[in-house]
Amino acid sequence: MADVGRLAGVSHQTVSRVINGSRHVSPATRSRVLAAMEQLGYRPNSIARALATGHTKTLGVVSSDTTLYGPASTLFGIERAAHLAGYFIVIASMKALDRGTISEAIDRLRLQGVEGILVIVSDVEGAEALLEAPPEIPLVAVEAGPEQGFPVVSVDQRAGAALATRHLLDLGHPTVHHVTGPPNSIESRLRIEGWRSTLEQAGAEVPAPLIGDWGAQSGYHAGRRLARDRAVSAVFVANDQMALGLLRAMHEAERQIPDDVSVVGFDDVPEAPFFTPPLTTIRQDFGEVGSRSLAVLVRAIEARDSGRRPEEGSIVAPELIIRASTIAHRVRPAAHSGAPVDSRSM
Amino acid sequence: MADVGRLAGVSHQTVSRVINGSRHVSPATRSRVLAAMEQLGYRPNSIARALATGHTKTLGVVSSDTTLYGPASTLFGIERAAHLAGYFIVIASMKALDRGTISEAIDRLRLQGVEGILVIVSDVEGAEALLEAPPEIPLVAVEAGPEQGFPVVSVDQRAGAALATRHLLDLGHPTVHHVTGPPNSIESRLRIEGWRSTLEQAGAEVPAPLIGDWGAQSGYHAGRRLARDRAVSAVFVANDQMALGLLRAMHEAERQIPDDVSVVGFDDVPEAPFFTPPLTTIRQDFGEVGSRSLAVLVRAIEARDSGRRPEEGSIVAPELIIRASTIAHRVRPAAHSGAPVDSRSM
DNA sequence: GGATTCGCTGTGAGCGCTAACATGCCAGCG
DNA sequence: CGCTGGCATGTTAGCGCTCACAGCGAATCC
Repeated sequence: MADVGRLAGVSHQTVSRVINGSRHVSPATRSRVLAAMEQLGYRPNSIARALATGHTKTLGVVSSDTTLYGPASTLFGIERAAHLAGYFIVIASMKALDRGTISEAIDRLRLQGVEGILVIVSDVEGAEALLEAPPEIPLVAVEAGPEQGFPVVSVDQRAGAALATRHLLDLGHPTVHHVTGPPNSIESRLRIEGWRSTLEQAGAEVPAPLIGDWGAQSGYHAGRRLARDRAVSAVFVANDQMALGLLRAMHEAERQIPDDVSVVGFDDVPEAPFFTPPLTTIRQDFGEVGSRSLAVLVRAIEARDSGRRPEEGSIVAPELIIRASTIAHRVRPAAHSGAPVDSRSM
Repeated sequence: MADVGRLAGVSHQTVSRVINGSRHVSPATRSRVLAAMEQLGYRPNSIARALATGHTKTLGVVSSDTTLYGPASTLFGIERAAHLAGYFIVIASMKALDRGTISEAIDRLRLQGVEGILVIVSDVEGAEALLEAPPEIPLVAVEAGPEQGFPVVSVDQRAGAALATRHLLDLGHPTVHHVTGPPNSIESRLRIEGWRSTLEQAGAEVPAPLIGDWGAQSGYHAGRRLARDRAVSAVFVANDQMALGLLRAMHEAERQIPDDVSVVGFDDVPEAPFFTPPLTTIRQDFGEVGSRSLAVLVRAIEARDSGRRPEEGSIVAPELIIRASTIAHRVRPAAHSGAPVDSRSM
C-alpha cells in the first residue's frame, strides 16, 4: 500500500481512501492511484483491514447434516444471499446437534471473528442452547428455533401440515394417519401439531402417529405397519424420503397408491414428481428461507451497531403440490369382483 | 492480552507463549497466566494473530450446486476433516461453474485470506480454468478435474462405469444402453468412456447414448425413448436421480423392472434402496473424497511452506451395490402366453 | 482584505498479536 | 573463577490497514 502511494505520488492514506471510495479524493489522484494499483498488482489485505476496523464481513453458519436436502438447499440460499450482501460464509457443521456441540460451534465461530451466526437448528435441545448463547453476537435460527424471544426464519410447519391433512380430508378420507420425524425435531413436532389440530377441528379421529427419523428406511417400516391395516386410506408422511420408503412398502404389500391409500409428503424434493406414483407433497422454499434469514441477520448486525432493538424473525408460507399419490376416498367394494350378493349400499 | 499479563505479573509476550504452547514457560507462570485469562474472560483474537503470522487457518471451497447429493456430501466430509485438522472452511458457491465464475470465486477467496482452495469442479471448462489459476495458492480439484498436471481427488469414474456395465454384461445382457449426464460434465464423460470401453472389450454393440442432465426429468425422457424399443434389456444410467426418472417412465410404459429391463444407477443416494424396485447402483464414497481432498490440500500447503514439491491427487475406488433392479437376461418368449406355433429357439 | 469554510491530502497512532532479539539467571565446565 | 550455554522472561518492532486529527491552499463571505 505504501508502494502504491509512492508510485502514485501520494500517501498511503490516500490510497486507502481510494480503496474505500471516499469522495474526498480528486478524480485525477484517484485515477493515478488506480493505475499504480493496477501496475503493481496490488491487492488489499482483508485481514489487516479487519483488524483495524473490527469488521470481518464474515458470517458463520452452524449446521448438522448438510447432506439432507433441506439444510443443503438452505445453506446454498444463504451463501448466495451473503455473496450479494458482501459477506463471506464460514461453516461449522457437526454430527450431532445437541446442546453442547451447538454452543461449542458458536464459540469456534466467534473466535474466528464472525460478525453474526445463522444456526440451522432442528433439535429441541439445540434450540434451548440458543437461548443461553452469549448475547454479544447476533444470532438467527434458521428452519426452526425457540418459540419465543429469538429471531427465527422458517417455513410455517403447522400450516404445511394442516395443508396436507386438509387436502386429504377434503378428498373424503375419514381420517389421516401420520408418520412423524424424529421425536426431538422441532419441525417434526410442529408438523404433528398441525396435523392433529386439523383432524380435531374436522372432528376426525386422531390415530396414533408412527415415529420415523426422516430416513427412507423408517418410512418403509411405517409403511409395512400401515399396509396391514385395511382401514388406513390416507397417510401424511413428515418428509418425502420417508414417503418414498412408505410407497415402497405399500407396493410390496400390494396396496395400490393412490387407489387404496393416498399419501402426502413434505419438502417437495426435486425427485418427488418421479416417485411411483408422483408424490403429492408440501413444498418448502428453502432458498427463500436461506436468503431471508441472511437478511434478518444482516439487519440485526446493523441494528446492534447502531444501538437499535433486535430484529424479528420471518415466516415463509408452504405450498401444497398435488400430484398422483392422492385421490378421492372411495368406499371399498365388499367383494373383489362380480356382483355383490346383497346390495347394501354404503 | 496486556491486561492478562498485568494481572499475572508477566509481559504480554509470555501470555502469547502460553497461548501458543511454547515450552519455554515455567509451569508456575503458565498456570498463573491461565488463571488470569480465565478470570478476565480473555479470548485470543484470531484476526490479529493471522495478521502477525500470515496464517489464517482458513480454507476455501468453491462449489456450484451444493443442493445435489454428491457435492453436499463432499462438502460435509471436507468440513468435518477440516475441523479435525484445525482449519475453517469458507464457501463460495455459485450458479454456473464456468470459466469466469470459477476464477472470480478463487479470487474472492484469496482476497479473503484463505491458505488453500478446494474446487468441487465438474465442468470441462471449469477444469481448464484451474490450470490457469494463479500458482501462488495451493489448489486441489475435488470430484473431478484436469486430466494432468493438477492434484485431483475423486472417485474412479471410469472404473465405476465399467463395474456397472460389466455387471449387466455378466448377467447375460447382449448390450447395455446408457443415459449420460450433461455433455460438459467431466464425470459424465468419464462414465461414458468406462461404459464404452467395457462394451468394446466385450465385443458388444455400442448403442448411441441418450443425453441427460442429472435431473430426474431427463431420466424420465430417456426412459420413455428406451421403453419403446423392445430390444433394450439393460440400461446404465449415469446417476440415481435420472435412474429414478427412468424407472418411472418404464413403469408407465408397463415395462417391468428388472424382468423386462435391468437398470443400474450411479451414486447410491440414501433413497436408492427404496426405489421401485430397489436400485442396483455404484456407490461413491463422497465423505472419503472430501476428507482425502482436505488432507491433500493441507499437505500441499505444508509442502509449499517448506518448499517441497506439490502433492499428487488421490483416487477413491467405487463399489457396486447390487439390489433388485438388475436380473439375468432372459430371451423373451415369442408370444405372450401359450405354446409358440413354431419353436425356433434363439 | 482578513476570517471562514470547504475540499483534498498527509501524519501519527494503534488494532492485537507474534517474531526476533536482548536480558538476566543459574548450572556446569575446565 | 570466569566462561559457556540453556532456560525463562522482557523489549522492540512490525504485520497492513484505518481512524482521528492536522494542514494547506482556494473559494467564499461580510
